[in-house]
Amino acid sequence: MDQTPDIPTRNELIKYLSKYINLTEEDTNAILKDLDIRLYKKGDILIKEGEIPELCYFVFKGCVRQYFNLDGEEKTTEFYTEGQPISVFRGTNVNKKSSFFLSCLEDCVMSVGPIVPENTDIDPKFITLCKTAAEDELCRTQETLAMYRLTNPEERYLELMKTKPELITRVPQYYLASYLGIKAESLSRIRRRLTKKT
Amino acid sequence: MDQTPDIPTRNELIKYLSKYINLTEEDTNAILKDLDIRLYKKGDILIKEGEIPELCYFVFKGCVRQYFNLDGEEKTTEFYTEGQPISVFRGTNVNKKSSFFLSCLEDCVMSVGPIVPENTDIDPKFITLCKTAAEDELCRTQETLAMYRLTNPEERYLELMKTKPELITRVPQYYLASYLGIKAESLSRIRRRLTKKT
DNA sequence: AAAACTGATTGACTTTGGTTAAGAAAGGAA
DNA sequence: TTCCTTTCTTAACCAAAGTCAATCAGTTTT
Repeated sequence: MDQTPDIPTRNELIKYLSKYINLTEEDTNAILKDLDIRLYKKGDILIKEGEIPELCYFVFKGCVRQYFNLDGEEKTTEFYTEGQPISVFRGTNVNKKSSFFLSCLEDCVMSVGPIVPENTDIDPKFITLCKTAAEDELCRTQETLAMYRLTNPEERYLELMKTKPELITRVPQYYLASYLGIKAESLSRIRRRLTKKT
Repeated sequence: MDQTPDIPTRNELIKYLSKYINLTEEDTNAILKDLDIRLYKKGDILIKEGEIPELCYFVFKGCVRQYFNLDGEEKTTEFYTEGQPISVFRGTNVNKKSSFFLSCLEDCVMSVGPIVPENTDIDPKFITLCKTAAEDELCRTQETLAMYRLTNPEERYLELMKTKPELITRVPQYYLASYLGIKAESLSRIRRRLTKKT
């Protein structure tokens, strides 16, 4: 969890932010100056089920896994990799506790920031950025959910091969399986079926 | 599509907005004064796949179905009912076209507003409202997606009975089926299985 | 009333996924 | 290297979902 002054890494965040808002030279410098970059070890846990989230993250390097503990079984529901923000929102009417775990699947480099509190005096430009980023993320999540309702596990695996092929080799298959909504044995069978088809 | 001055109906919108922001008396009056409330007929289509969304909606009365047309088959992915906003976001890096249809399952009363354009001079209070609402919606959608990865169709049907029981009687079952990620015949069997269990 | 249409159910059969249990393969640690 | 742990694969069996086709019930149309 040391502080590192890695310039090319930091530019990734600027690139991400630039998708959502026009940044002046000063903006960029201000952001980079105050950036809190931390190193995490494989296995480090960022938050546990039931804890109240205080931080949000941006992944520069590594992979973070989001999961639930259901009847003693870990159910993986998301992976966050390079260039992705981890938005640990506090739902407005929901209780403020996290409903899942976040843990590092690999050694990670991430920037860490406080969750923006309501009713604080913040640069309106930053609020607009958050609004756009949240809408963008919402749009993407809605489409993923729709895709889920429309496809079977095999189709979802093929989709994953197309959109995030690196995950397949990077992540243990039994984590991937619950991410695809199936058991590890079924994923193994799907993989065999597919190799036979070619 | 007439204009209607239905006061109790309008208060629903205020109630929704109040979840996200403190509204003064003036705010409330300003919002209610300019409200564009329209009536839609059963079967009316709000937007088609490929069209560029210009409006967003808030449902006062009725039910709107969101669906895709996949290989000639309609796949239902969402229902919007009383008190729900229909946020037709334009993803930032995605193309601006809608990827789905929206059509009225019943006669509907909705308020209609333009999608907020970027870089316009807008009350910062309103931006904050949008940010919070989007984050809240995102939080909810992420949890729905996680639930989807974790459960089988029967469990999802039971969950639906708990959370939105009115949908089950209100909506044709073959629409419900694809919403649950299965075929109409399978939903019918699940229902039979469940009645036998009791 | 008869015909047409829409939506739900059922049956027979196939395919796929869950379960349980046993091994095989790969990667680290001693 | 050997041992051990982690991860992946396979098999056998069962339950559930998909497919195709027929039927039924309830509406609406003519």
